[in-house]
Amino acid sequence: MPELPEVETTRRGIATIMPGRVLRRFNVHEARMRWPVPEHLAQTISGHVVQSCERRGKYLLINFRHGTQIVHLGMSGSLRSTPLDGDRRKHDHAEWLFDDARFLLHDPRRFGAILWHPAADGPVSAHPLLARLGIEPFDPAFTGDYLHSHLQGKTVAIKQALLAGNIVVGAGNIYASEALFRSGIDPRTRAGTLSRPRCGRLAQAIRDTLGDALESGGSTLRDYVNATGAPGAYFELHAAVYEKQGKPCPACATPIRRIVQGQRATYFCPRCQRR
DNA sequence: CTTTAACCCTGGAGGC
DNA sequence: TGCCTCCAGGGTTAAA
Repeated sequence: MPELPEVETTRRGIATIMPGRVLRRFNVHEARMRWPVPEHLAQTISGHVVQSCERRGKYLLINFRHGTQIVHLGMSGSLRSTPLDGDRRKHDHAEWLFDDARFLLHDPRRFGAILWHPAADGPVSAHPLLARLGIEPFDPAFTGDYLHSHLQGKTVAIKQALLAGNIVVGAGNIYASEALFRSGIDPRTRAGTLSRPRCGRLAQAIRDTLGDALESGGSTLRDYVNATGAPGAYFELHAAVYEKQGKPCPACATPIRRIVQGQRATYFCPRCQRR
């Protein structure tokens, strides 16, 4: 599933092509996504020049002078360049056509979204989906102090506090488990009880976990731009604990445990990770 | 405000 | 081989 590293790699991929080019045609082949794709979006943006491609959390932002296209990949989505004359496959729901490039949004489960925010409505950061997002994990302001102060008073488990996305974005279900393992924190720990030093280690672990994944995605970026066939789905995951229940902890060989928190699977080492 | 659960959807896995 | 059931998961939304 696309987590922040995959989304950022996707952003870098489209950012090498789209900005400065005229979007000759935007086609919607299946409007039933997380929310319906706006009916008039195709005519709203077809023929307009892409200004830039940004990212906020896991949202891709394709900027035009008159507004921003907000794209989310959900949990099964991908947005890739494809040959101009290639066939559309099942679940290719939208396509961006340029003179010399073509991009397809492929999303079997349709948890993704394509929305439009007119520039007249103000900055896209004020959009309801973006307004309450937490800090970016690679923002220098994301420190142990920041994390510590924003967790104060919270009784929810730290794993769920990370997933909520209103404190820090980008740590999805996979990387939340991995970052908590790296920092030696039991995922069930009440968020507000974490000490300042442990918050520092956790913030660093989140950056490292996401950074490592992003780095391993760098090699797929080249494939992305020239994609002629079907590139590998998502990044190869080098997980220490995710989906490793029963397997030995890489650090101490204690069997990894799987629990459910907020209807999501959590994996952790009961020996290395403490409350 | 906080917490919990339902929901959107399809492919894959497992049972029979 | 086929049919049925169950489950995963990001993230919004409604309900408690």
